[in-house]
Amino acid sequence: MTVRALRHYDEIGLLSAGERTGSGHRRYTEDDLRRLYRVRSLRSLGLSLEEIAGVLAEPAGDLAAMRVLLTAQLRGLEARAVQLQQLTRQLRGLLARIDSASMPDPDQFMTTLEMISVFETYFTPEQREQLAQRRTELGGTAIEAARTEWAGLVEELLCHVRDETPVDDPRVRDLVARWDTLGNRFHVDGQGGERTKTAARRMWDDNSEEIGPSLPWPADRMRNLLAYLERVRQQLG
Amino acid sequence: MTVRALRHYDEIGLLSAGERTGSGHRRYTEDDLRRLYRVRSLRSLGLSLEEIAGVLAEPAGDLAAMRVLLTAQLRGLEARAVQLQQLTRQLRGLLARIDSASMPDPDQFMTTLEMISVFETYFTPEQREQLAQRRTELGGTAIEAARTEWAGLVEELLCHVRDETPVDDPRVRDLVARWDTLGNRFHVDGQGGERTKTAARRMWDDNSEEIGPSLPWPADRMRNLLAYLERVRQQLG
DNA sequence: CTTGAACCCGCCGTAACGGAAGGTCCTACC
DNA sequence: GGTAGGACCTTCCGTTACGGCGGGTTCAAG
Repeated sequence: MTVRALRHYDEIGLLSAGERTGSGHRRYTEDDLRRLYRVRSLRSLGLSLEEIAGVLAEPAGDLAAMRVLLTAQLRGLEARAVQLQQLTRQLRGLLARIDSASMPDPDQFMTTLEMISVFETYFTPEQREQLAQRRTELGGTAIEAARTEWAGLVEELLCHVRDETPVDDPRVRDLVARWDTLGNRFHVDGQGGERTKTAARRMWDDNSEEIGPSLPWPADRMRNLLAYLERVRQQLG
Repeated sequence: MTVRALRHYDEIGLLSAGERTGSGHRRYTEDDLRRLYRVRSLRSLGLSLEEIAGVLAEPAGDLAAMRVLLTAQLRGLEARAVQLQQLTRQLRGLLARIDSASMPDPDQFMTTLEMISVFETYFTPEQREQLAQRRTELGGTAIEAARTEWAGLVEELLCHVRDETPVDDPRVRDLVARWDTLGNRFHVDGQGGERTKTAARRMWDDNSEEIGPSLPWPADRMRNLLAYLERVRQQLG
């Protein structure tokens, strides 16, 4: 407890010293001290100063109001615990990939980072949950291998996009076949009554329908890549 | 992603639009978009914008620096997970006590809140960890009963302090005996080479040695209570 | 009587943006 | 070709729970 915090509580009217000495120094009474104890304990439970002021303003000890607040607080904590677990899982996976010899290439790792962002943007939390469940089913090593393969495929395909490799080139056909094989393992349900889509297909749709009009640039890189994929698929029939 | 966030990244120099139109509108290039994806994914991993600027400033993809950052992040998450669990336990305990019929009295609940604050102030985290371990050993219901009894004892004793009940009164002797019996179940080790102390004894010492001089008021309520306890104990011999 | 510590007040800063005010620009429609 | 409505621009203020600094006053001990 710092004296600065006491001054802050005074400023916002949460806890003012009951008396002042002749020279202006704050003199806290016993009641102030008890109020301070309550404030501190409620803060240690994670309530905001505003919420604390609310419950302490009630006529001496409204347990009903307190119960509502603490219940909400508990729910919030549980939600954060879930997020925290997911984050921990993700961090562990990334670190394992950095440490393993399978990811010595910084560029590939950066591509992975970009894909993480794309995933979080274009999939709903439910779909990501579904994907997470699929991941646990497939096992850690399998999914890590798939991720690495995917990042590699993205890099290779982008080279072909840049070089304008014709879509009937056997190398490209092979790459796209591997892309689809990989993607088919990660079907997710679309929103509402939509048909099941692969990850790539859903990214493509959302890319053209949502990102396109709302920002002045088209998401060129991904758009080009996915359009290229489409053309190759049409060639494949 | 809001346009406001993009402007913020521009302001702090994390991500500026590569070009501007003649009228001053920001035009983001493909490279800007890739950088944005990296920024977003690193932020979703919990890194601060400053840290992100740091790793992205390195010559294209320094995996070693990234590894250090992500490892630190993981450690932080694990620490927060522990705190979060403790908080959840505490909140559940309090809510159970509000809901149970054993705590219908708002005043007693407020006293409990004050005691929480005192505990967190006067015990080191290690000691509180020790107490938590003791709690798990004793089981949930036993410890809840003890807490309720303790809050009741505090209230009753404070009445006697206020009324200046003589220390050889049988009612007071009985209360203090119960206090000590309760307290003896919660011995904690003192700091450094100190002898083992009971919770009450340690509170008393810290109360007079630390709180007293640093604040203009003595912690009257607790001091009076504990001094009274001491006097009764001396009477008991 | 001095001196060092503790207090007073007021102001600025934090992280990562959100929001409003007031003005410019772009595009679609009539 | 004018206009309407949306999207964009800059600048400034606000958020949480305090921390820190500067300049001035007060207090208790030696």
